[in-house]
Amino acid sequence: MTERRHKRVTSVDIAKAAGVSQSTVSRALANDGRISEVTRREIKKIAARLGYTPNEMARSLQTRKSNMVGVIMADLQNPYYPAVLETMTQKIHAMGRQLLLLSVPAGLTVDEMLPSMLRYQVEGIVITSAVLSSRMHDHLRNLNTPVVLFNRSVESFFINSVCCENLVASRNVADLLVRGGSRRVAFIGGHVDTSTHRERRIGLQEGLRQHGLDIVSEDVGGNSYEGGYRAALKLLSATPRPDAIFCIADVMALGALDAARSELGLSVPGDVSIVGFDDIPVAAWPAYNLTTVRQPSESMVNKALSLLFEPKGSPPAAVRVPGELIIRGSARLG
Amino acid sequence: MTERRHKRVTSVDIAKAAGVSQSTVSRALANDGRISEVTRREIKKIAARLGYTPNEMARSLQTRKSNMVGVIMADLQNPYYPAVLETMTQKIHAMGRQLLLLSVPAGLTVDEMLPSMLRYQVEGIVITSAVLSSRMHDHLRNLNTPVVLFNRSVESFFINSVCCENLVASRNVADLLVRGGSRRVAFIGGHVDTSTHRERRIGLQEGLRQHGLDIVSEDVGGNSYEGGYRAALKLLSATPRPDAIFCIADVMALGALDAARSELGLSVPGDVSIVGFDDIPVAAWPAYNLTTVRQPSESMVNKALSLLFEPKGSPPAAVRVPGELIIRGSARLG
DNA sequence: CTGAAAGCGCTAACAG
DNA sequence: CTGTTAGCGCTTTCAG
Repeated sequence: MTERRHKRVTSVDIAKAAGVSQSTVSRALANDGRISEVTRREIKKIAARLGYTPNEMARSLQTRKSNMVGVIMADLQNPYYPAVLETMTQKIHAMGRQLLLLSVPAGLTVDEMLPSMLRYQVEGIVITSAVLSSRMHDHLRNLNTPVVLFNRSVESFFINSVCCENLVASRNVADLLVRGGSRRVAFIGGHVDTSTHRERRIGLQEGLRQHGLDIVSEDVGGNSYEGGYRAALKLLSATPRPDAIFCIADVMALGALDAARSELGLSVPGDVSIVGFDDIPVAAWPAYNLTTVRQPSESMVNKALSLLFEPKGSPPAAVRVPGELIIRGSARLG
Repeated sequence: MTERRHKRVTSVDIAKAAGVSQSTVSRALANDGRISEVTRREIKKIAARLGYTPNEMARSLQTRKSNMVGVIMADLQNPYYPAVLETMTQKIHAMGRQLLLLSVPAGLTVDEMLPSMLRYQVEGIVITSAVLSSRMHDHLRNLNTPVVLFNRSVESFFINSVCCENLVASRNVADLLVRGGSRRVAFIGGHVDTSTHRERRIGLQEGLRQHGLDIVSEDVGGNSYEGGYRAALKLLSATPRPDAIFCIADVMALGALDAARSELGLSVPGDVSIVGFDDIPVAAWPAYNLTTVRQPSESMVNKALSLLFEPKGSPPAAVRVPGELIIRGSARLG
């Protein structure tokens, strides 16, 4: 055993073992230019032999750069987000950074979670499915910590965000539905105070109005399966019954689909067309075969991270990526 | 605006503003006992006014305690894990700690990911669905960093782990199947070199042997929907056809179910019973209504975290939590 | 090319 | 109860 127990080996230990100064060790390991190849190699060898692990805390303290990025997820239970999180961790790791994760428990707000991250000097923060008070936003500006909102946009003040082209995509859904023969289109939203809810609702409405129609009834399902199920049950019990439902999240659409089929004995899309949003994996499975709008999570993550690490002083951007209509079997076609 | 831009406020700034020494500030903020209530209150007020955020890097460097725990997830795409991760983040946050997340990309091993976490002086590491080389394990012992394996066990050396009672649970599945009239039971595993695969396979086999039966055919599905689908297709094409399939992960069972129903036109459970493991949310949805074994993720997370923070020197433990058979509609009953 | 020395922001003795 | 001092382990001038 070459390592001593309970005492981590530091650059000083290496310096001693190599008979050089500690700063030389630091330079050698940092691949600093002005150092002889021999010394460097020797030092690296010793470091490896001693099982040296650089202390990033010390490094960060000195360089004022933690190399950590904070990620706050409000809705990990929504099957759309695991994939987002997975690509985030991998990209962040590939950039040589670490990811500090926080998930917002029901009843708490992002504002309350943020300070604990800030203590760790994160270099940037991405917030998914949630927003920030403008007070907190100001605070972050002072700290010079960039933020980007993922899947939420805010109009009241300038802040980075990356979202799907919700308006366009939802208008396309309206077109699809109407072309498929639907005339009584209902809407199941998530939470009324979110931008995704508002934008997708407006998009649908605008699209319908182009055809002289409007949303006939609506409800919210809180972006959960159960919520979608309940909302669909309610909307589909009305007379006359809607002949289509647009849900702003696949997971709600699946709930709606099950409510229609299993509980009400309706045929989908025969009696009612159902369209979702996200294109989560389950949507493609034959038991559901859900027509939906795909949100390109990978490219959204890429945009989000590059926004985060843009040169300081860049003006905040509201990036929009197009959503792709994925035609499957849950909506009638023209 | 009370805060200066681009320069974070430190305890020294507060000390100056309050006309006390920096260590007094430190004590006041740490709620150290021997300090007058007046000073403390005054200092806290100033800290709040200046928008002070303690620098955890500096703190950690001094105390040699980072308050961060590392979590390595190998299989975030498996719908069982998001819930696990969510409860982990929340518990860890509730303990006043932070969670450093790493996900293992295909082709990489945990061994390769670990060093980057270690630099951050994590206090402990939870590894889900993956194992550790014994070399790495030794290294962690030297660093005195506790590890716990979540959903994987290892027999070759002593290490903390928390798993489901795989053997018992799988034996119960065998009983259920046989009582339901099945005689030709097939098995779909994940990866042959994992403990969950082996244990659940043996459990099933033992259970069947009690009834004078054995596993009639088997395949692996890599713990993915597509893998389960393909494996089921293959197994169900044999003559004579299996009359039951036990899948070691719900997500594969759902694939198997769709393969049986949608592609082969079989009735489940009429022609073939299908049982999964995990009890992910989708399993309960009417379109699948999957009979399965519930892994109690919350209590598993609790055990894992308490194992991690057990007093130093406690002997490693292999915690087993019971799995609960959830009877739904995808397996025939006696 | 290498060493000495300062210091990042904090905690923790040690004095008083 | 409070101030002084000495580091934690590293990077980074500044000399040489």
